[in-house]
Amino acid sequence: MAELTPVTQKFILHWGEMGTRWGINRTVAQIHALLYLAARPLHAEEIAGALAVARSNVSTSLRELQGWGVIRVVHVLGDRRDHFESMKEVWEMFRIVLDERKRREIDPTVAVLRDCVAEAERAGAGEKLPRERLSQMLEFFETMGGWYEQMRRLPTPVVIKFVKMGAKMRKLLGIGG
Amino acid sequence: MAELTPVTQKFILHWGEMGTRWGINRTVAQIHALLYLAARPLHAEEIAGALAVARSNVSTSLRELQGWGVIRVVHVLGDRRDHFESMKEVWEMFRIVLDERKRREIDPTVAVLRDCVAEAERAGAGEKLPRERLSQMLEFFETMGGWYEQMRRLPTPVVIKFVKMGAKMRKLLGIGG
DNA sequence: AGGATATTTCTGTGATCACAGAACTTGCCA
DNA sequence: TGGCAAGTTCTGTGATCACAGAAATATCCT
Repeated sequence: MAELTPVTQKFILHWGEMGTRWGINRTVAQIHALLYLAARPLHAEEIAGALAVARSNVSTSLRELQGWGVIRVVHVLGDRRDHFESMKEVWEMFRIVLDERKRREIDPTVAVLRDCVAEAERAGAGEKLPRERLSQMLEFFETMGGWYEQMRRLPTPVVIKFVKMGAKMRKLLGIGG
Repeated sequence: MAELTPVTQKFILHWGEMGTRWGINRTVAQIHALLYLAARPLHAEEIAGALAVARSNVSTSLRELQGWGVIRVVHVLGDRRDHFESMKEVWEMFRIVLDERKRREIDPTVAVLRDCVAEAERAGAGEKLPRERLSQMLEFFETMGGWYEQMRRLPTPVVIKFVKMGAKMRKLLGIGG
């Protein structure tokens, strides 16, 4: 890996910063950014060199990125080191991240909410108010989850078209902004 | 504030946990959960007691929640203490949180991406590949941002109807799942 | 003005997280 | 089967974050 250009550096630093804001380890996000911009798959040593972090750190971060499903191992002929490349399709990439966050965080939240509502029902009148509030929140998550499940099944180009249609839909529904 | 019921406790603990996963301080998220379920506005002392945290901690957390715009101060006649209540409209509440995150994180990201693309253009052929990749990401954020801007202007009931229509839209567009 | 209560800001400590370097494991090749 | 390179896991340290308690400030009431 050659020295990083200023543009690449700027993006990597910002992406790392954004990561931390969304609960992603900074190094993990930086490696992701690096691989996203890299012209070819990189091996651990190159990544460690480019970002000036320890190889052990790179190793665990790569594993985590694989867990998210946004990078993958590739092999180069005549080189037994693992090389890594990021997905390049941005829409697809974010879909995967959303899927994963839904699975890890939203689905468990829905489960907890269902539990809470059920328990509140058993508890009777004393829990009426919390039960209603929790039901409202549960309904929100379920509705959004259902919508997302539909969207995520559409082929990416359709979703893109869909999103770009956004402005028109407003008129379509006859609602003034 | 009376002792928390098991249901309330469960939700508060989970909400706190979710907070940390999304870059929100645990206590902040817990207070939010508590106020969301509370039958009436609570003052700092009650909150501190219910969650068993220091009042100073409550003070700063309440300030942060006000910064997000999801709680507000109310006053009770004959009591000079500040009381706090959470928004109760779930859809509205999440819209506010999304607005805020967009403002704090997405908009700056778009700005950085624009910078990077511009700089890459100036740099010429050497930066062709990163420029293309960054442009793709920029376009993604801009498209999604534009879509969101439209959606957020719609009255909440319309958005709800919209989201619930999700499944039908698929057929409407003539796409099989 | 003085005292009581409410609230915020400051400060030190404890907990958690991030990470480098070392130790260890795996797999290939001679 | 010994040796080397790649990769992973372990361990200790430093940095960051969260938070309690203290100190300071503000507000109201008499």
